[in-house]
Amino acid sequence: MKRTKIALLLQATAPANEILAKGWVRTKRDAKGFSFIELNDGSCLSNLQVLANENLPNYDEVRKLTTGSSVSVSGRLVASQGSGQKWEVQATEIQIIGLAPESFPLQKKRHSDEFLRTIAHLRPRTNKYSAAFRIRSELSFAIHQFFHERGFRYIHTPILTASDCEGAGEMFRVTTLPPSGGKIEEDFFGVEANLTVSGQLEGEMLALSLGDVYTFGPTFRAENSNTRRHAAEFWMIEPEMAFCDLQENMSTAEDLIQYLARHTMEHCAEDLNLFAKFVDKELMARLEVLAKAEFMRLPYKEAVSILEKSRHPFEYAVGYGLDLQSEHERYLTEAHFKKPVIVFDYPKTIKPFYMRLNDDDQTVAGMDVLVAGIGEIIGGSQREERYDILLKRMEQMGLSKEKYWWYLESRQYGSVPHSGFGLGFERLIMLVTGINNIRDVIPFPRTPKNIEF
RNA sequence: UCCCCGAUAGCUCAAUCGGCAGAGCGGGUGGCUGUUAACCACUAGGUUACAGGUUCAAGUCCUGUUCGGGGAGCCA
Repeated sequence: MKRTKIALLLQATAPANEILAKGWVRTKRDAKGFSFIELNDGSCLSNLQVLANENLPNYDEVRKLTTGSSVSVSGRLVASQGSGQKWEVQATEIQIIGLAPESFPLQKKRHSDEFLRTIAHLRPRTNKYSAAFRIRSELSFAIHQFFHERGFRYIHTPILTASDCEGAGEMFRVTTLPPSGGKIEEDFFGVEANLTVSGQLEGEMLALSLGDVYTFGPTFRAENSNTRRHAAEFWMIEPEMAFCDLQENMSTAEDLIQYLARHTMEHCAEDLNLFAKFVDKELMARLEVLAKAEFMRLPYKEAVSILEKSRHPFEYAVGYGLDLQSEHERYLTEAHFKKPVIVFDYPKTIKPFYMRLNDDDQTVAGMDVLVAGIGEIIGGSQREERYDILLKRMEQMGLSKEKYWWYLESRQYGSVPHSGFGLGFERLIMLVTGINNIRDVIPFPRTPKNIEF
């Protein structure tokens, strides 16, 4: 007999005489002559209540079942007499697949996130983490759906690379040389190679041929960042669009985030409800704002002006030409506008070489999308498509034009205005679940000094 | 990397002025005809992160180390 997933069983519209369910025991409650087993198979948040009666041939064994054990249950799906659930299974046979000893660390009580991180191999068996990872899966799908509906092509840019996307942070070296060292000429590629910090430069090449493209893949940053918003390995969505200016770029970013917020509310209601109840009381209100409210767009100059006029006692100075600090971003999105804010047209001195120079010769067409609680969730720009200006900017910033020859060449053969951005996938999941630490939205997080699992 | 805070039973925490190491949950045993973080009784469980120091006496005070958390920077 084929097993039915618990998500499906719980949606039943009529009783069933014979069903087969398999899963892990979340908890067991014993009474005289029978036991209740809460069975979970990860297909949904809810457990299936299994009634095990003493007339089961192996009831003695069933009675000894522990939290975490895996079982196979055959029986009848019937309306539950109890009040907590619509359906339950009256077991006719229970096979114990794997008995968990009493050392199984997950208990039927709340554990701290810090403790669960030390057992990352088992934490997906908890309600909160299984819900987070189901939402992660659903959002991955929704991202592909969003772009597919709009005629974007999904492309794969290299993980191993010799170029560094200027300004994107420290890189992990990739080498086959022994730890004791050796000559770079003898290394696998014969030149210094690294893990990618962004697929943008390669993505631009595909946009300048396929039109609208996006990548969705892992990204690596060797920054020694110890914060709840940074990981050394994370997933990033990077659309790149030909014949697209900064305003259209911002619209795509806004559409994408709103689409994903709505998709989560529509398709992950049960899991979302757990976060709204236990993790972040304001989650649903925030998602409503996110899904509906038009994002506030304002030039960097105006953002600075608002901050200067606010008379808010900031710890760091506010002024034209200075980068916005976390506290400034938080003020704009959490206190002043109370919705997502897109800041654009930054001074060229604080942004990388590839951002398009504006007519004022002082600012570049870059933009950051800022959201409450997380800060920067998207960073993007219209790219500099004019060969002479791009070359000049690279020279000013001390970049080798030999190394970027292919990037420059794309501006010599039919160059067109184009734009793109990077969306941090883990930060997105933090945004829609209310989980406040990036280590808890990716199954096996990599952060400084943490790569055990 | 910098600043602040923390580490006590398997987990979550308590321990007053430096004076006998505690509770709940979880585990084990027994009980209970429908439970819902079930309930009731009994029970086992400790190198107080590690290494030094001060003291008659250190979980508690001091120094160092390790690990963890929050904030900052870098960014997504």
